[in-house]
Amino acid sequence: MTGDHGHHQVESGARLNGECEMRAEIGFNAGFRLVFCPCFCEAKRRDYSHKHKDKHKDKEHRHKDHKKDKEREKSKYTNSSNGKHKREKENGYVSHIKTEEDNGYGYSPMPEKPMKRDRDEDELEHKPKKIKVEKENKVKKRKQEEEFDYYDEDVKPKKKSKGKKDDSAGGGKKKAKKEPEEKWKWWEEERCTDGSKWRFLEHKGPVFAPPYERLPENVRFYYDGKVMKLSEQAEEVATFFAKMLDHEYTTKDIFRKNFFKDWRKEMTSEEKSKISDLNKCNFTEMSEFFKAQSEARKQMSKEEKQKNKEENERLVEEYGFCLMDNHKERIGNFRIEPPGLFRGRGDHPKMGMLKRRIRPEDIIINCSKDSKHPKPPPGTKWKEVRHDNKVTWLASWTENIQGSIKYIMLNPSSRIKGEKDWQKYETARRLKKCVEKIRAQYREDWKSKEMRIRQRAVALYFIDKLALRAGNEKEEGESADTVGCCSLRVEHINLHPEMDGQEFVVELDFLGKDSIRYYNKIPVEKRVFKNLQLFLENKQLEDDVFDRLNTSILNKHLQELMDGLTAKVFRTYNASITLQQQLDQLTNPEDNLPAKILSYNRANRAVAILCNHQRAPPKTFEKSMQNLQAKIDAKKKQISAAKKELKSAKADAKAMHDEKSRKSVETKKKAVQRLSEQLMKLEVQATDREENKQIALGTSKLNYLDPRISVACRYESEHRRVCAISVTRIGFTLVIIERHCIQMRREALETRRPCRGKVLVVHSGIWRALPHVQQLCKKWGIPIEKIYNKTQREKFAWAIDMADNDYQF
DNA sequence: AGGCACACTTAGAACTTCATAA
DNA sequence: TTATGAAGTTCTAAGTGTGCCT
Repeated sequence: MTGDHGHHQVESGARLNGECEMRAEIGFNAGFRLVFCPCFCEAKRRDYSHKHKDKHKDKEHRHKDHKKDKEREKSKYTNSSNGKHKREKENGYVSHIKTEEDNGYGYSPMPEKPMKRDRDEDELEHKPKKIKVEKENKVKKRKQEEEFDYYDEDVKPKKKSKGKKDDSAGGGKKKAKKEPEEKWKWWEEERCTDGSKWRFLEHKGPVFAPPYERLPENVRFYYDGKVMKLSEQAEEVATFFAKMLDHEYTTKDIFRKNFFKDWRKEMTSEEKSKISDLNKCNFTEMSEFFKAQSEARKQMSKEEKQKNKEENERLVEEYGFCLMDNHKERIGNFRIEPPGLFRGRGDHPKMGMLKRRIRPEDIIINCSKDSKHPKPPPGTKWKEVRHDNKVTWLASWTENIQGSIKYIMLNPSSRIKGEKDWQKYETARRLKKCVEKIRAQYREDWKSKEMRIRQRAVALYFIDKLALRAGNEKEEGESADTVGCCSLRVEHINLHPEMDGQEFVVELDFLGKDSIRYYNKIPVEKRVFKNLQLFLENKQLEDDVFDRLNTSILNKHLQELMDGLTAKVFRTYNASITLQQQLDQLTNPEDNLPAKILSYNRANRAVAILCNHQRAPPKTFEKSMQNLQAKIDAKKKQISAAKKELKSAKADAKAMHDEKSRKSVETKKKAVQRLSEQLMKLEVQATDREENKQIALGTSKLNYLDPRISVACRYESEHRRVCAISVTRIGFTLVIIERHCIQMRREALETRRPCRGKVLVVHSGIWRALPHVQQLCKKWGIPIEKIYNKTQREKFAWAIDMADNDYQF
C-alpha cells in the first residue's frame, strides 16, 4: 500500500529515460545543441540566448570571454585550484565524455570560483555593461525571430514591483522609506570567482529565546501524589516535558529515560534525592496550564493580535535582514533555537535529551571587519567575532545533542542561496547531456573483473534508476538507524528470481532519511541481479551489501565522469527530467485550468513518488476522510431511495399507462442519474485525497524540480511544426517538434490518457502522427501563482524572470 | 583511505493564517 | 459569524559532500 504501488506507477509511466541515446540515434545532437557554456555566468547568458541560430559565432564569443576570464583569474589568483581541473584520464571512455562535455572549455568546477567580478562596489547596482550589450543583441535577434520577447519589459525600467519589503539597495538599510525600489536581479550580474561569498556583511546578530518565566503559584507539580515546589531550573525542564504530554514521544521508553536523566542534572541535590521515578511525576497541571494558555492566545481580541503582529514585524525589520554587498537580504532563521527536549525522528537513541539554552557566549558572529558589529545583549559577550567571507553564515553555535554546528543563514530568496540553487540545476542539466554515456559505462562495469567496480556500478544503477540517496556512513548509536544506497545492508534487500510473473525482482525495504520507509519491488536486468546475488553471498544480515564501496569512492568516480557530478545530482536530474516528461505527456491544451493544474500536480506527484517523499497522514486526515465518506454514504442512500422511487414509478406507469406516470418515470430516472454523477465526483475526490494521503509534494517542488520547467508552463504558445517522427529500436518514439524532442514509450502511447486517440496511433509497428501531435508542445498558460505561492515565487524569482516558454531542462 | 570538522542542502512536522462552508 | 480544513510558514533534524589531517 505504501511505496510499492507508487513505484510501479512511476516505473510504468513517469520515468522515461534514455533521451541522449535517442538523440544520438537520430542525429539530434548534430542538429541542435543546448550547449551551456562552462562557466556558470556564461551558462546564464546562454540561457537567454539559446535560440541563437548562429552557433559558431556564439561559440567563438563564449570562448573568447572565457579565455579572458581565465587569464584574469590566473593573474589574480596564482594559487588557484587549476590543478583540480586536470583530472587523470583513466580510460578513453572517460576522456571522451569529458571532451564532449566540456567542449574544450573545461567546465571550470566553478561553483567555488565563478567569474571575477572586477567592478567597483558602487557599480553593483547597475547591470554589467558587458551583459547589457549582449542583451541588446539578443533583443535584436529575438525580434528577428519573432519570438516571444520579454526583454521589452526587462530592458526598460520595470514597473514598480508590488512587494513592499523590497530589497532596499544602495546601503539603504535605514528605516525603510516607502519608496518601492526595483527588485534586485542578481542573476543578471556576474559572479565572484575567488571563492569568497561576499565582500561586505553587516547584521544585528541573532534574537535569543525569551528567558524562562516561572509558573504561577497555582500551577503545581506533584511527586508521588504530593505537591512539590521545583527550583527554577528543574521547573523549566519539567515544563518542556509537560508541553509534550500529549505527544507520543512521552510514552516512549528511550525518550523518558533520556529526559529523566537530563532533568535530574538540572535538579538541586534535594530534588534529586526526592525525585527518583518519572512515573511518580505528575505534570498534568502544568500541561493544562499551557493548553489554556494557547487557547487564550487563540481567543485574543483582534486588537491584541494586531499588536502582537506589529511587535513581531518590528523584530523582523530589525533582526530579520542583513546587509550583504550593498543589498538588504532576508535572513532565514534569525531566531536562536529555544531550549527544549530533543525530538529525533524515528528510533533516535537521543530523543528526550535536554537541548540546552543558547547564550551569547555560545555564539560565533561572522561579519565584515568594516561593518558595524552586532552587539551582544547587555552584560554578555559573543564567543567570537570573525570575518570569514569564504562562508555564508552570519552566526553559529554548537548544539549539545550531537555536537554539531548550527548556523544562521540567509533566506532562499537571497542571492547567495539563489545562485547556488541555479547552479545545482545547471549541473543537473550537464548530467543530462552525458547521462547516457555514464549509463553505458556502468552497464559495462557490471561485467568488470573487479568486485569494487561492479559494486560501484550496481550502486550507481540504483541511484540513477531509483533516485536513492548516496548513503554516507553514520556513527552507530548516535542517531536512528537509517541507510542510503552505499550503506544498504543485506537485511534491506531480497532477491526474487521470479515474482508476480516477472524475472529478477529486487525487493528493497529500508528506512531512509528521516526514517521514512522505502519499499519497492523492481525488476532489474539479469546482470544486476546476478551481481547482487554475488554481493550477498556468505554475508550476514547486518553486513553491507556494497562492502567495497562508500560514498567517497563513488563520488570520486562520478567526479571523473563529469565535473561537479556527485550522487545527489542524479536525484535532481531524474526529478526534473521526470517532471518535464510528465508535463509533456499529460499536456492537453484543451483542458480547462483546473484540469491543467491537476495534471501539473500529477506530474509533481510522480516525482514525489520517485523520490519517496512521504508524510505522515495529516492528523485530521481520518476525520476529513470520514466526513467525505459520510457524504458518499448519504449520496448512496439518496440513490437507493431514488431508485426505489423509480421502481415504483415504473410499476405505476405499467399499471396506469398514462402520460403523467410515464413522465414521472423520466424525472426519476434523471434524478438517479444526477445523483450517480455526484457520487462519482465524490468518490474521485476521495480517491484523490487518499492517493495523496502520504505523499508530500512540497519537497520536490522546492528542492528538486528545475523551476524553469514550471515557469515555462505559464505561456500559451502557438502550435509547433512537426519536423520528424522517429522510432527507436528500443520501442520509443521521438516526436520532433521544431527543436523539441518528445519521447514516448510505446505502452505509454497506447494506454496513457492524454495520448489516447489524440496523438499517435500504432499500426503494426508503424507510428503515424495525427494532426494533434502538433499540440504536444503547446504550453499550458497556467498563471505562475497557481503553481508557486508567494514564498516559492520569491525563491524562484531568478527562474521566473529568465525562463521563456520553450525552456527545456 | 579513514576519521573528523565543517558548511550547506534537503526533509517532514508543527504551527499559523487564510479561505470557505455551515 | 464561527468552525473547519487547507495552504502557507517556520522550525530544526537529518542528510550530502568537501577538505584537512593523520
